[in-house]
Amino acid sequence: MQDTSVETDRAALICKLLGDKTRLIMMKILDDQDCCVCEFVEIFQVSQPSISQHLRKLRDIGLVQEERKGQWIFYSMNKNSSEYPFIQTLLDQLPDQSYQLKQLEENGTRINCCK
Amino acid sequence: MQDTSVETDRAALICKLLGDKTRLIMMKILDDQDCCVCEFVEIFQVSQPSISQHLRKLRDIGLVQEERKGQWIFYSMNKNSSEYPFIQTLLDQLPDQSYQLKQLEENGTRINCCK
DNA sequence: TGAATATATAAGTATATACTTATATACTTA
DNA sequence: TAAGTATATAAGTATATACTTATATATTCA
Repeated sequence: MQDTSVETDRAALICKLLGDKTRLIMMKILDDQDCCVCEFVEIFQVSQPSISQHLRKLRDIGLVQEERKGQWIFYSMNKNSSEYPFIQTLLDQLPDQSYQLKQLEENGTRINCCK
Repeated sequence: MQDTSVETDRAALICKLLGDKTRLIMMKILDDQDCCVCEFVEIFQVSQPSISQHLRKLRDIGLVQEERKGQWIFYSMNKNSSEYPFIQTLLDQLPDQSYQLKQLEENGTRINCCK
């Protein structure tokens, strides 16, 4: 009867987190490719701690995961999460954000971490 | 290229509103059937103004609409909204809430408005 | 090892949110 | 028309949120 993909409590929590434009775009970007903290700082033009705090919230509820690569920490979508299908159908309906990273490449602002 | 169903700003706003458990369940109920304010008060066991305030927020961004029927005001899902498909795919993945109104019927607490 | 770079955490602050109680408004019915 | 019922709005308050700056931690590389 219930071909439900996510619990109500969790859905509310996820929606609340995605209810911030910065985090929503972060998730849309991460659904496409991994990204490091400094890139998000460039994209959103906001302080580095602010970016870290957003990422921490997404990580705390298991939506993304971090992986250190040398000096940098890359974040990626946790596609193994049981809630990923829920998130994916949501993100699928949003405008593409791949231009954000493309733009960094053109600027040469993506140089540091992603050569 | 972008078979997008909703703008990013609007999606964030909608997610923020659905990021509250009360409103999320309200929307799930309304996706199934219309409901009046006093029923929500019964269901959520919270003050009547609190319910009105939640409904106002949902109405202000066009997700639901109200219709007075005598003494009562019924709220319904605005299925004509261009954002309804977005909301629907989201709600479709949530556990059924139809038991909430069924329970009121069994209690006899649905008597007032819905005879 | 020391300087530079990337990230996280701590602490402070302004604003937003969700509730409450009190009150106003609208409708119904005796 | 007066009393009762349903809903909305106003005002107050406690808590949550998103940002900032300052600082700590981890890594790289000369």
